[in-house]
Amino acid sequence: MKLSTKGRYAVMALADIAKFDPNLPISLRDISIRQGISLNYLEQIFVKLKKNKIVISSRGVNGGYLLNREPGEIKISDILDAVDEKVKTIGCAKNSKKGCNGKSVKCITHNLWDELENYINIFFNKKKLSDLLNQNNERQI
Amino acid sequence: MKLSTKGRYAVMALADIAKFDPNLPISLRDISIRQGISLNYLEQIFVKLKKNKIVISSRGVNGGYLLNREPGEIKISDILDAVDEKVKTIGCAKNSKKGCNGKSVKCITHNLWDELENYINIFFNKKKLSDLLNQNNERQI
DNA sequence: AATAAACTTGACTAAATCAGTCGGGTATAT
DNA sequence: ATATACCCGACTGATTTAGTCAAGTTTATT
Repeated sequence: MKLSTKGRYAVMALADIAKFDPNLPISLRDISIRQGISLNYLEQIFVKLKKNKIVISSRGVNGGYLLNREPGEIKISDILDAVDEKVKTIGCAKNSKKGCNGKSVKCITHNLWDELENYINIFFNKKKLSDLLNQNNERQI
Repeated sequence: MKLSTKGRYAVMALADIAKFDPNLPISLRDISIRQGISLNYLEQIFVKLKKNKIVISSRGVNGGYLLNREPGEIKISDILDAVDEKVKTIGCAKNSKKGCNGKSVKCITHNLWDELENYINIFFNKKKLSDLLNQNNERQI
């Protein structure tokens, strides 16, 4: 089980934006250079972030992206949802009548993975983008 | 982020074994039928479970696998570790001097993923195989 | 001793996902 | 005008997943 780069990059990029003046559009080009993420890949990610109203774009010279809400109002789960980074612990449909193995009842481990999913979602719901800033324990990019 | 079937099947299969007499070897063939998992695939999984001393095998007719410890003594994390289902939230090396982007310092989200990893591991360390049995809230296979 | 059940081992593979790249747009501040 | 920056869809190589396939070896039972 591992996180894909898409979700990770999305959080990194947004944290990068959050470090600057809220009214200053940050270009993907700058983020790309600072965070070491391919520009083209960032574009893909930001299409989704924009669609989900996490960011606002402004085009043209000196354009870039702005956060649509304050960092304290943006949950990590909002970001991961936006880029389709779902926490999925089981293959079986959540509310279907059919069971996990195509059989008619739940598999023995069903509740375990359900619990885990909830547990992880609690984590991402609690954490805000603002929590990543001002961590003065170690120097960061 | 999702769990692979290997880890899920391993837990399912062991829970299946745990439901029977601790001294009765359970054949993979039976587990395969009951849990709807390919026999050949189960074999692969059990090689690892055996190597990691989660189960003991007995060959020949009426052979099969036994749990090496009581279900209350087998952590879910033991099982997942055995089948190489690691919880890996970040790509960057954990203790290397080099940072996450090949740069020299930690990326801004590093602590977040580290926290998540610990958080999930706590879950798997707390849960025992025995916790899956006797859940009488719903009928199970 | 023969047999069949069951574990053991290694090689192989189709399909899916990941992590991007590429190439062309369109809008806008200067 | 023009360069900067967002916008968008198609494509691709590498890796992982979720197995299959084939050929063993061991051992309880008849």
